[in-house]
Amino acid sequence: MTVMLDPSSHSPLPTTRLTTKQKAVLTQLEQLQEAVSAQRLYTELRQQGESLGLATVYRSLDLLKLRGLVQSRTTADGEALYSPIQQDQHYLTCLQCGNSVPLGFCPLQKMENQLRRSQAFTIYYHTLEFFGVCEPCTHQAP
Amino acid sequence: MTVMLDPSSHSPLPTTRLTTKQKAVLTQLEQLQEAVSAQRLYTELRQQGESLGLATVYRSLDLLKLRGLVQSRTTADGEALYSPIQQDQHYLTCLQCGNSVPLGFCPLQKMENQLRRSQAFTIYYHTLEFFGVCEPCTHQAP
DNA sequence: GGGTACAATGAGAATGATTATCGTTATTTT
DNA sequence: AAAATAACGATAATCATTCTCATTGTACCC
Repeated sequence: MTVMLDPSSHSPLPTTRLTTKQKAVLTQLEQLQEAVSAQRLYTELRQQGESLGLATVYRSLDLLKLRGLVQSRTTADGEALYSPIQQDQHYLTCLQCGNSVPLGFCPLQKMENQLRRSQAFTIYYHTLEFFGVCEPCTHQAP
Repeated sequence: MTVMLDPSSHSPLPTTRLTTKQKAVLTQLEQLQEAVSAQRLYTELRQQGESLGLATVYRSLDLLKLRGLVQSRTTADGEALYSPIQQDQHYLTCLQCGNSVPLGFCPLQKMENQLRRSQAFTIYYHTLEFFGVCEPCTHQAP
């Protein structure tokens, strides 16, 4: 999967160099308020009349991740959920029922900048997820 | 980051109640220094003469997670890696080459306790992972 | 304008980790 | 010890993701 990085800098590229289909994937993702799977993106884009294949959706998402425009997290059953990168959204996930509730804030906001400087590694984004048991589930036998 | 729940409440059971095979899975996991896949655990246990099936490894890991004894993170290619819960180990993962290097510390150590109190959710553990481009990869055209 | 090189795409096959099934074997309860 | 229940193993099924490869699109050069 090709990359096409801007040789002049080490930072994510502008969206300008994206193909039509890649842009379609990105804008669809931006319109949704929640993180979604590749499969669902595919279905929705088709319903809207876009003509593209499932492989292209995956390829586009990989590319967009590489460019730092999209991030993903993985659900308990191994499905990757994608979202535009700007939303610094984290979750509390119940090990028992599997539900995730979003955390209203990011406990790492300040720290990431320090980290950026201290590591020889260009950080694009992070994922953070808390696991445990949610309130309803604590009241019922496992 | 551990949990050690009060046995009088609706909490995970002590390791005492684990079956032989479940214990085998747990102790094998504790002996390894790195996070490993279920498949690898299975292979290694068989090599050591343990007689158990792959399905049992998965079932045991699920159970151990539910009890707060084991945690997992998911690699970029969708494989779950398991580790005993006490090690608060996070990673810097390169989007380009896929390599992960462990971060030497946890930026959340202090915060998690505050969080515990502020949420109606029993936190067992968290996963934190940074994504970006590693030093070597920034120097080569993709 | 035509040609060449290479990137992007689609359809479907292949992969591979995880789950489900189901008959069997332990383990607990009575 | 029988009955009830939980754990187990082997293997089939599932399903998200990746691979293959033939085709199409695009950029660049002559």
